[in-house]
Amino acid sequence: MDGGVSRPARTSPGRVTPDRIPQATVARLAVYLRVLTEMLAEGVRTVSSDVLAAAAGVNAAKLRKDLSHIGSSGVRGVGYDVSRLTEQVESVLGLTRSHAVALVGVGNLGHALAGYGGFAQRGFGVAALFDVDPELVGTTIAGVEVLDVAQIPRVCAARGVTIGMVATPAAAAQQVCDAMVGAGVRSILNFAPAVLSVPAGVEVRKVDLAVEMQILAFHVSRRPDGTIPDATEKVYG
Amino acid sequence: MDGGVSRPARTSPGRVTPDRIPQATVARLAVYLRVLTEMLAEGVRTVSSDVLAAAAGVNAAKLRKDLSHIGSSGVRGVGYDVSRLTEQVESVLGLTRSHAVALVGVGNLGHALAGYGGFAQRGFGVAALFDVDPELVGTTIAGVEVLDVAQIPRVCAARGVTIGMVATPAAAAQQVCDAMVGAGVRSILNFAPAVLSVPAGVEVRKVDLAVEMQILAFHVSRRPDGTIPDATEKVYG
DNA sequence: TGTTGTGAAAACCTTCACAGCG
DNA sequence: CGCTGTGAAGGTTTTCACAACA
Repeated sequence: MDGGVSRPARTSPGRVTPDRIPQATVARLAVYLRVLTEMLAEGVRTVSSDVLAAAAGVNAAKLRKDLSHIGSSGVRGVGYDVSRLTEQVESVLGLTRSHAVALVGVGNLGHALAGYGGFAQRGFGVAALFDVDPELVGTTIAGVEVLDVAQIPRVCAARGVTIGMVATPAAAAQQVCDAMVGAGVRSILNFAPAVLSVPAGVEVRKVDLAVEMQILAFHVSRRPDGTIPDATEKVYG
Repeated sequence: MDGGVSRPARTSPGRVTPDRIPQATVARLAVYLRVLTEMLAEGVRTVSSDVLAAAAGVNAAKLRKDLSHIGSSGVRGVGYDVSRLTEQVESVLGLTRSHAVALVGVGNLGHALAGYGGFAQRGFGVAALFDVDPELVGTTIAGVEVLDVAQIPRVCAARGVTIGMVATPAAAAQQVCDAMVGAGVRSILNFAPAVLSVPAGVEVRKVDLAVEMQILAFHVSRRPDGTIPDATEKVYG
């Protein structure tokens, strides 16, 4: 994608397909962005794929291929302009606009999520909080009032919520999800240990602590002794 | 694998390799386990791959292949014995033993994690809590005393911690990680927005809220209108 | 019959290695 | 010279489709 026309590919005659970006790449772009932001704050102007890849914990060739998908333009023999690349990644991830987030379930975990500072930082404003518990409804968390779940359809639609977070018990998750989808929410982050079924066109991602722990448990039990499978140093995001 | 010897493959002459289980499969086994547990509680005795797959939000063929990796034994024309399969999956995931977990950083998120009930439920006991903040050190959360991070090496080793959770700010994460690895911890769940570098043989998994949100943002911005890319109903874990 | 287990094909992702350019 | 961008190779994961079997 070297210098010429930046977004070549299309698939069907009327619809421009901006060179489909692989799922795996999208997930890593978010990681690169964090590293780039840090570098920018430190005053770094230019970075090579080697250095950026190391900081992000990935292979350099993979990073270059990822960037090639977003039509990046590094300079051979030099590297990437940190500032320019940051903007490109932000643009691709849709972070140039802000996103109104609704969080349902302000119990243990939900409360922590509502108070998490990293949100507003990146243009994700907590636009609404919901719960069923009458004890919690009416209270204020991080400056936002907790509303009754019955208000989900009305409030999500009114406040233009684009991303919903489900932090309810498993039993309530599907119902809450349906309410949000009905209100036009198209992207949901699910913390409840339940499978959500949604109509096509709605994106669900899941964060499941129990699953993560069990994957780690698997690896623990594979190495009862102190065997070291490989001698190279590994880096993880 | 049908009926005969259950774990055939080996690779090197002295070391039995129990038929390497793909990463992707391990992650899904944890999901199947949750569904199986629910079914067991409901008194379901037998389940087909179709039904189990639907409940877990995956393709039936994929589920069968996953189960084939753990040497499962369903009955043709009937399905899987829920109770037996549950035990098999638990065994493969290493959940027959309990795991001592240490959590470092009991701020906003860490506090919520410490109080999260789903832990003990599955044999993950919170064996130790740590923080730097003198205000927090000495307090008790969910029945466990918060200790100073300086105690990490001694206490983790003494209490036989096998899984560590890092819920500190990014700047402290690597240091905390090093301390745990030094104490013999081989599996780490990282909530801090930082890349951890660890010696080979240590497994790190990462949960990053900001990354998840940005992936969703990407999908939001790909669908500014109400286009529905595909007509089939989708199910997500 | 109904359902599993599994080869084979397809899709997807990663890594290598180097031409090409600044 | 150093570094990017990428074709090609290699690996992993998903899906298909059907033989085998209770």
